[in-house]
Amino acid sequence: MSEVRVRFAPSPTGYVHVGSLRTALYNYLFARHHQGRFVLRIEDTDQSRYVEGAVENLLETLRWTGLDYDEGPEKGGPYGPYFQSQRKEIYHEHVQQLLDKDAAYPCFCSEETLNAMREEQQKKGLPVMYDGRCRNIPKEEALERMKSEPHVIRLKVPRTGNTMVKDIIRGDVSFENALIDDQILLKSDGFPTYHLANVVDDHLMKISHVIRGEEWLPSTPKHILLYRAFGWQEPQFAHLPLLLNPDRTKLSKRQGDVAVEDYRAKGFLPQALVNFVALLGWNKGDDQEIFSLEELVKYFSLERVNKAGAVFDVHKLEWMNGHYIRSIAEDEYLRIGQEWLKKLNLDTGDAQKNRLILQAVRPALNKFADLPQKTAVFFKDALEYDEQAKEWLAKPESKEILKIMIEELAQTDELTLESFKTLMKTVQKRSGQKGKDLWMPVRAAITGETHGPDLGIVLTVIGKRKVEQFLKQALAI
RNA sequence: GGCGCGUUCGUCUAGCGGUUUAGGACGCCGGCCUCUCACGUCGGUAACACGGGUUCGAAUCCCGUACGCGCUACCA
Repeated sequence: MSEVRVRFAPSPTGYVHVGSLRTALYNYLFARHHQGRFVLRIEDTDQSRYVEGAVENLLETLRWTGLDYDEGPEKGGPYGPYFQSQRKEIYHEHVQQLLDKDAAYPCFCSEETLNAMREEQQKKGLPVMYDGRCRNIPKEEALERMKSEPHVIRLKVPRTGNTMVKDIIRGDVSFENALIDDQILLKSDGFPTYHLANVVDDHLMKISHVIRGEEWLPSTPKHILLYRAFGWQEPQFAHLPLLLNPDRTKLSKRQGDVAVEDYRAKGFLPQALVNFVALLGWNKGDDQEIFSLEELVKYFSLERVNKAGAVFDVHKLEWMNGHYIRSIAEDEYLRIGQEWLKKLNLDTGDAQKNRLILQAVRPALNKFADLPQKTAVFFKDALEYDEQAKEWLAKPESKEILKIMIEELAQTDELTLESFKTLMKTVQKRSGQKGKDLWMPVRAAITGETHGPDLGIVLTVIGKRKVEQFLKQALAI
């Protein structure tokens, strides 16, 4: 294989769709696996869709996921500029080439004309496509009218024959030329359409493999025809299966979070998101499911990409994120957790206590946004008891334990993990209770619940004063 | 409507003609661990869309049907 060059070519819509992330990831993995180049190109040819800050957001999101590119915005490269909005002259030159070769033609049809035409076709049950009425305007006349009339440039698609798309994932897919529209290449505002800009840039940027979503498969024959019209060698194509909503429609907003930023904001780790999304349509071929980016690079191949769409299952993502929360280095976990405590107003102001809270909650944490709920026991001022807690506290043996605890607590300076341990030993001896019978009354009294994180940590964080208060309160009910 | 793609447990998937009583993961259910929950661990639950072929033999190859999805813009 000659040099592998692939690209991720998003249009800056304001956020990064998880489907885009998957496309970017596969391109990245393919490039790195083959020691090729990964190019980032911004497809901002639609002025009406311009969104303030979208590019910055895109770059930041890419940075967060760790998918670094070799050429593109802020980095430059030999085939720039990497913003299509800055390449207008290039497209114009190329359109001129097509015009000169008689491979394209100006179309002067108005929106009304086109709408009427489509309605007519619909009514007659004909395929809805441009009927080519501007195709046969004599060249002289067309040239003259171009000077004064608004127009678009269309590709002259052959009326007969077939165009074959050789797809790495799907095999050969054949399209009948007669059913391919005379695609608009240049809009009346002078901007290129996706089709033109994409083909011209992919060629000029020496892209060897076009890896993109399945929604592009139907327009690929148009692209191939364009390459041929220019006299260019076409790249290889690989169309990725779609990411789906639970109802199996194309993954979209409305049915949950689709933006990478949403998942970041909820406290998902980039490693988990990347790992999860990598498995949506690809697998190594054995039972391995947990992969670092490096491992993905090592094992990835387009041959092992699936054909069928994949439902984005947030449940499994949460599980995987929990797995990563538990498996990253402890200091990294504490660092990230600390940031989240601050952000969520859960910072105790005591670094030691923050650390204890984070450690206590780690086994149960699937994403950092769950911190308020998972750490609630540490921050209660008034206690409410659930049914099971009440049952425990109603027992005479429990009351006895609480009384002893209050007495012993009075002789303890401050609660620490160690002093709590010895305290409980003493309570055990004096009360004669052990195991569940010893611990549950304490848990119920201090948390109002019969489940939760390690009691030693809970009491240590809550502190002697509050523990005493809760014990007395529990005794009173 | 037309064109295209797809179809293995609820979900992500393994399987590329016999090694399959169809394997793994999430979820769910149960055991163990444990003061409890969670984690971890062990076990269970659950699928080849349908109908024809081809073949000694098909989840695997071919054809058809059904269903789903995508595209059909001067959006990408």
